[in-house]
Amino acid sequence: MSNGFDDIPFFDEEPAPRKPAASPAPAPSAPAGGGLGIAARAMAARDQARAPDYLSGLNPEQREAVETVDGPVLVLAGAGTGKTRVLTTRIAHILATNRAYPSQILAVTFTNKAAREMKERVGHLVGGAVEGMPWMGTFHSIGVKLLRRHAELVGLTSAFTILDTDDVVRLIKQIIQAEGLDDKRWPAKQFAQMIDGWKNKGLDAAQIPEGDARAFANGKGRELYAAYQARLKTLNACDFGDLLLHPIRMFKANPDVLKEYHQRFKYVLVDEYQDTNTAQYMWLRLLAQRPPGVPQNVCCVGDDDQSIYGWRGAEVDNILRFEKDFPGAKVIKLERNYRSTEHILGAAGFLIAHNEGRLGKTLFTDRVDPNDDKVVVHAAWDSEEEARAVGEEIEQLQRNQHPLNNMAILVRASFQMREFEDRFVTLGLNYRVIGGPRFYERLEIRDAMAYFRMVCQPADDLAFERIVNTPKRGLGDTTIRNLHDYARARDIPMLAAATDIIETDELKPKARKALFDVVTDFRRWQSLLENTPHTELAEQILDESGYTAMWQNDKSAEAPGRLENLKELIRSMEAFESLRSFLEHVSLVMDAETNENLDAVSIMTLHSAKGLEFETVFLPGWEEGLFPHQRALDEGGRSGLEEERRLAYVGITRAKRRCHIWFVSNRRIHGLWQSTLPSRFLEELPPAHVEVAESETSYGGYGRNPYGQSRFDKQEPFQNSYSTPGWKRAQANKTDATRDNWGNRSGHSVERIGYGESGPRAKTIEGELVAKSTSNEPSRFSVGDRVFHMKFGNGNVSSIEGNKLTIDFDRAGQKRVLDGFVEKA
DNA sequence: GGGGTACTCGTTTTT
DNA sequence: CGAGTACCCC
Repeated sequence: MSNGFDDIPFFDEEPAPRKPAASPAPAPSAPAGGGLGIAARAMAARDQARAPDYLSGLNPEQREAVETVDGPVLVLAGAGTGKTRVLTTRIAHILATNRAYPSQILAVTFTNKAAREMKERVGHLVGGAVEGMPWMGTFHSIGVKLLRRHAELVGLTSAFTILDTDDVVRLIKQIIQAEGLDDKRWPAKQFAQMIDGWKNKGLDAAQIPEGDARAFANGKGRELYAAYQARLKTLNACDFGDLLLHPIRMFKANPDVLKEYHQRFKYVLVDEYQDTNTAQYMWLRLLAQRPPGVPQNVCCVGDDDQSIYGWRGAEVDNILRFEKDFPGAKVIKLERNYRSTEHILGAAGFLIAHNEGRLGKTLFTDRVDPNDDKVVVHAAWDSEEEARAVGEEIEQLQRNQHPLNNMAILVRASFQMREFEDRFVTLGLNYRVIGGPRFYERLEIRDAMAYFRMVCQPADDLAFERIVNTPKRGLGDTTIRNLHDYARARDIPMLAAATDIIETDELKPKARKALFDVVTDFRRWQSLLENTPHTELAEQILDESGYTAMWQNDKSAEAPGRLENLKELIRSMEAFESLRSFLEHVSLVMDAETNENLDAVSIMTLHSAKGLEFETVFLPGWEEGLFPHQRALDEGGRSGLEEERRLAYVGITRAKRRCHIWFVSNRRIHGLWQSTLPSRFLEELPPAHVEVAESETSYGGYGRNPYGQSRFDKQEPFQNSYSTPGWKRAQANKTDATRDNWGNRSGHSVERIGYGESGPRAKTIEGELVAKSTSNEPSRFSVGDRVFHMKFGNGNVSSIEGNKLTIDFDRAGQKRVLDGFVEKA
């Protein structure tokens, strides 16, 4: 796809007044407010010692990444190499050397958790809380901040509402119905995802590809998208995508505003750069690029090997093309790992080397201990036995004084969790599930929030529709539809329509009375908004509306929990100054907190494990079809497989000391039992760092595998296993990436899985960077060496290109192979 | 408006 | 198989 960035206005027209970006004197444009305290403290910290404290303990690469503050920098930080430390120290360094005020640093993360952590750690380094860093946050929260200031430039008012996915789906459903379409044939949820995808790519209705537009509702895709945007505008609302797109539009259309921010942001930092999508990339480029001659003090930190969000729009290309976007960029690799044993790193490194499109890093550690466990692969008969055996392993560790908090089970898909939960409940083993529905996604929280939204923003129709009949007030579908039509016909919000309609004879007396009560309630609450403490008002709203009573009268099992959640909602409100600021916080930031005091095993998906670490990690479900997931293969082709492999890499690298991988022979899928084959990823682990566990239970896999032997059935593991069914089936489905470890462009034609129109991404760029990043490192092989390859057998090295060897194999002929796959014979 | 039944669908998830 | 939804009938 031609990247739609070329229309981003650049700075050619600007005279490039060389602002002293790195000047020691802070620019006078720094806004007042809190920042000075930190700067002052930072300076004090600096003055205390010549070589500042915060720099000691960094390794040379980390230190370089911290101290290279002028000009663009890309830090390729492998798992466990101290990425966050570099980012936070870099900020501290900028502050301590007086290069900028805290308010002149733009620091972007993906999650609120990461932002929070970063604030905390910078605060710790500089001494004290970081109140003066107003521009540290997620893409979305910074987007909101920008939009609230300049809402009118994109046709909103600064009081706009932020809709969550649920609101969006309901809204789209209304639009689909309004178009006279069958909302069952064309599910709103699906269209919401399509819109999300377009917005991730930075496309508005006019820009979406014709094919996409046709793909939905008999070619009405574009029309519906436009209608949706129009509706958002009348509602004065944004979806999550708009929080990025509106600022982009605004900056493009108002270069003077953009310039203002260029002057403000002297330093730009981005975390997890490999996860940025196209819209975020455009946003960043607008803010970070400077006219020629002006230093672009942008620092992106990321790891292409941990890019696991391609399916939701992340573009690894962004990290791969950094040097093109920011000419003269310095690229710093962090490869010294402080987290894991050499076996864990060896296993992970060997696995990930099977990927083609990477910048090429190899993690290493000095911490070598002969007592370290190898990565252990276990077989089980079925998922029940898998859960039982993992449970036993955990209890064993527990008996040896290992806290449960140091253990995690990382699954590919959340349905796998259930089996473990069931087992742990019977064992009485504490566990916590990470992920799941967030606090603010819960029904009762969303209902309560809808009430609050209505009070703060009477025009919020979605909120109105949500709670107008909750609790039940006898306002059924007919009444609502009536009201809806009335409002639409006059182009007024529904609450206003309700106010009008109760003066007419349009409704039946019963409905009229009920609606009258609702309108009166809201009027009263609105009048209290300014002068009543917001927590008090919130409680009052929930009580007087009958919402609390509704749950008190509910005798279902969840009702008490819901009431508890409502209390929690009110409690958490205390930290905010107004109902309004609280609303914003909840829509963007609020998440359920975990009970840190409980010692428990964590259960989560591999995706949510990114960024975490545990002494012991269990990785169940390594079977073809589940991991790599069949759908990733079907829809993503080779790049889909590579993303799955990165996910496996993320999983293994979460482990500090012990990593146990499991696969089963039988798993229930869609209700019926299916025989499964070991994941191809198992075959991609290096024998030197992996051992295969003996059967530890009566149901153990040995001799029971209906597929005959695989290398995992044998006492002597890792013999050549390429005749196993797993391999054969993998062959049948395979892309060239795993086929011979290096794309084998000269080799046979290979059946491709669902390549589709998307095809492999940016091959040239990837290829170029791979070559570049490895060309200056001397190979450990020389031409003429006799080598052995797991699949091709013995051969002689005929030429070397970086880490890629051309080898004449005795039997298999000439192949190109990554040097990680051969050893000296 | 509630309750019961029929039907669909089945990776990963942040904001 | 089983959760979630949609729809229908009382």
